[in-house]
Amino acid sequence: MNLLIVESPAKAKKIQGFLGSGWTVRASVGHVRDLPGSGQTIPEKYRALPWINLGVDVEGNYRTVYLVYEDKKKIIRDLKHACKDADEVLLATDPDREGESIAWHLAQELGLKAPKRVTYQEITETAIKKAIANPRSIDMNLVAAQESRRILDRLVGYGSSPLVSKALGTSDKRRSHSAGRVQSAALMMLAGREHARMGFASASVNGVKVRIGTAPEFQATLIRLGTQTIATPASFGPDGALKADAQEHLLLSSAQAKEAAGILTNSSLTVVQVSKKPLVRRAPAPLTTSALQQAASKLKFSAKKTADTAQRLYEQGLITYIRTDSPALSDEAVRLGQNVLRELFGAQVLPEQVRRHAAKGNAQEAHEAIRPTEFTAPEQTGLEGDELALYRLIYETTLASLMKDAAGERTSVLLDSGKGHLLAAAGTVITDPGYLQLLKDEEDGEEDASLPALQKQQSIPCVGAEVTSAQSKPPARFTEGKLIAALEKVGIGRPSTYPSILGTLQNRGYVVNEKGALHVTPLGLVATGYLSVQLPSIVDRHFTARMEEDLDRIAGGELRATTYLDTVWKNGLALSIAQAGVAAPQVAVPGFPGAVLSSKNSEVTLSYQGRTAILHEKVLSEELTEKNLERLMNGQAVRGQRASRPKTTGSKSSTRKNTSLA
DNA sequence: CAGTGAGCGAGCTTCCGCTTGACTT
Repeated sequence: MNLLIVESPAKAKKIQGFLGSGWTVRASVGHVRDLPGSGQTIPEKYRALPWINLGVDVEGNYRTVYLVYEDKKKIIRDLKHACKDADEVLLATDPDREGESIAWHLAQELGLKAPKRVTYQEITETAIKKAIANPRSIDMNLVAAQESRRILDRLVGYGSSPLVSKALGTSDKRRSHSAGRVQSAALMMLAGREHARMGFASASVNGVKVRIGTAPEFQATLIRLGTQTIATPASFGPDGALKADAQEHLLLSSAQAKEAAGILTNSSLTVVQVSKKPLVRRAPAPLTTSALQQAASKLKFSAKKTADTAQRLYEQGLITYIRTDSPALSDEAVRLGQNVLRELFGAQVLPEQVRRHAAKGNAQEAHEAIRPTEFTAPEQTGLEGDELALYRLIYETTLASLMKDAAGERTSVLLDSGKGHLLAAAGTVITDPGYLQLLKDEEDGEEDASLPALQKQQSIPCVGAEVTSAQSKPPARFTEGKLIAALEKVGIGRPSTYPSILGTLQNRGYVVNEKGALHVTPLGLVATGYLSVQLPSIVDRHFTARMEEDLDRIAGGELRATTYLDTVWKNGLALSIAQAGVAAPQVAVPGFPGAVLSSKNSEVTLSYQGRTAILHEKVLSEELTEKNLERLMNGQAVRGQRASRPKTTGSKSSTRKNTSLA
C-alpha cells in the first residue's frame, strides 16, 4: 500500500479513481501549520522565547516556530496513521511555491525521513502515473522562498499595524487597526481614486447633435465651427480647466449652440469624407480566478459569492480547479471544446490556429484555466439558480475563447454645412460575428449605429438639430472586479486571497461597498494618509513585484534567504518602522482648502475654518460637499445620520460597523 | 481623607496564503 497526499479533498477523490487499490490518496486540506497566531496556545517549551508571539527570531538567523492549526490536528493524526500502513509516501501538493512549502511542512510533521515529492500539471490518469514514476526530493530553495515571503509578511504586518493603531489614537487593542503588504497597497489604490474624485472639478459643456434623414437615419455631432474645434467633456482635465492640448477649443455658449442648431435644421449637408477601417473584436481568453470574478460581476455576484459558487461546481466535478492564475487550456480541453463548437456552429467558427494565452504578473501557473471538465451543456447538468448561471458563464466563455475573433468595419464620415459647420458620425458593421454568436460583447460599450452607404460629395438632408449639454465625469470608483484586476496586474495578492482582501478592508472599517462601488471611509483616508507619509515603502504598489523577483532568486539558489531578509527587513523596513512617528496625520480634503481630516480615539475628526466635528463612521467622502461641511460643523445630520454619535458609556460592544461579506 | 495622575506591567491584537465547511451578521 502506498500513500499519496494532495491539497484538495475533491482532487484526492478523483486521483483515487485513477490509481485504484494499492494506493491511498488523502488531502492535507491546504496549509497545515503556520507561525503562531492569535488565540493559539503556545506549547510550554516555547513560552520562554521572547519572540514567540512574532514566531520569528530576527536576531537568531530568522529561526521560526510553526504550530499546527487547531482544526488541522485531526488531519495530521489521520495522515500519521496512514503513513504507518504505507510502504511509500508521496507528497503531491500543488506545483508552486506554497505547494512546495506545504509538502515540507507535511514531511516535518509526519516525520518523513527522505520525503518524496511528485508534481503534475493536469489531473489525467497518464499525467498522474507519469508523475508517480518520477519522484524527486523536496526543493529546499523553493521552500526557503516561501518562508521568506511568510516571514516578511509577518514582520511587516505586525510591525506596522501597531503604528497605525497609535496614529489613529486607538487604545483598545480589541479594536486594533491593521496594515500589511497586500491590504495597504490595495487601500492606497482605492484612496488614490477617492482623492482624485474629491479634487475633481466638473465642467459643463454645450454641443449640437443633428439627425440625418437618410434611410436608415443616423446622428452626427458638430465638431468644428469656422476654424475652431468644439470642446467636449474630454477636453477638460480633472481640475475642470481645458487640458494643455485643448486650450484652443471653443466653448460653445448656449446662444451659439442654439444659433448653430437653428441654421442646421432642415439644411442640406455635403459628405466630405468617408473613411473605413477594419475592426477586430478579440475573443476572450479562458478564465483565470480573477477573470471569473470580474466576469461574474455581470451576474451581480461579489468576489466571495463567485468563489463559493465555483467551489461547489468544482466539488461536483463540473469544472476544473478554481484558484488559478493561468489562462492555458490543456490539449484535451481544446479538443473537447472544438467538438462542441463544430456541432453547435460548424467548423467555420474555429480559427486556423488555436490561440495560446500568456499568464500575467507573477503568475505561478500551477493549474490550467477554469473550464468545464466534460463540456456538458448547461441545461444537461441539472444545475439551477446561481450555480447554473455561473456554470453557463464558464461554459460559454471557454467555448468563445476557442472561436474566431469578430471582424467588421468602422466607418467615419465628415459632413459640411457649407456655412462653417463641420459634423462627424461613426458607425460599425460586424461582417463576421465569430465568438459574438455565443457571447455578448462584455465591454458593453454603446454600439455605434450602422451608417447607410454614403458617397463623397453626396448631399444629404439634416432633419433635426438639438442642443446638448454634457458634463466631464470624475474617474469612477473601483468595483470589486476592477480592483482585483488592478491588483493582479501589479502582482499583488493571489487567487485564493482576492475575496479576503476585500473582506479585510471592509472589516477594518477602511472601505465600504455601496451598490458595488468601493468607497474609502474617512478612517481609511486617515490610515493611508499616515502610511504614505511615514511608511511609503509598505504602501508602494511595486513592493510586491520587487519581492517576487527576489523570491525567484532565492528559489533559484542565487540569493540566501537570510541575506534577503537582512537587506529588506533589518536594514530597511525595520529601520523605517523604528523611526516612524505616531502622531495622527493631518489629511487634506481636496477641493476644500483648509479642511483637514484627522483621528483621535479611533474617531475621525474634520476640522474646517477653526471648528472641529467628529465624523460618523458612515459619512463618506462624497458627502463632504460645501453644504454638508457646514451641517457637519453644526452637528447636524448628513444623509439621515447623526454627524457625531453620542458617547456609548459602559457598553463594551463594538460600535464598528459590521461589514462581513456573507 | 478622597480624588487624581504618573508609572508600570500584564494581556491582547496585528500579517499573507492554502484549503473547506461551520456558523452567526
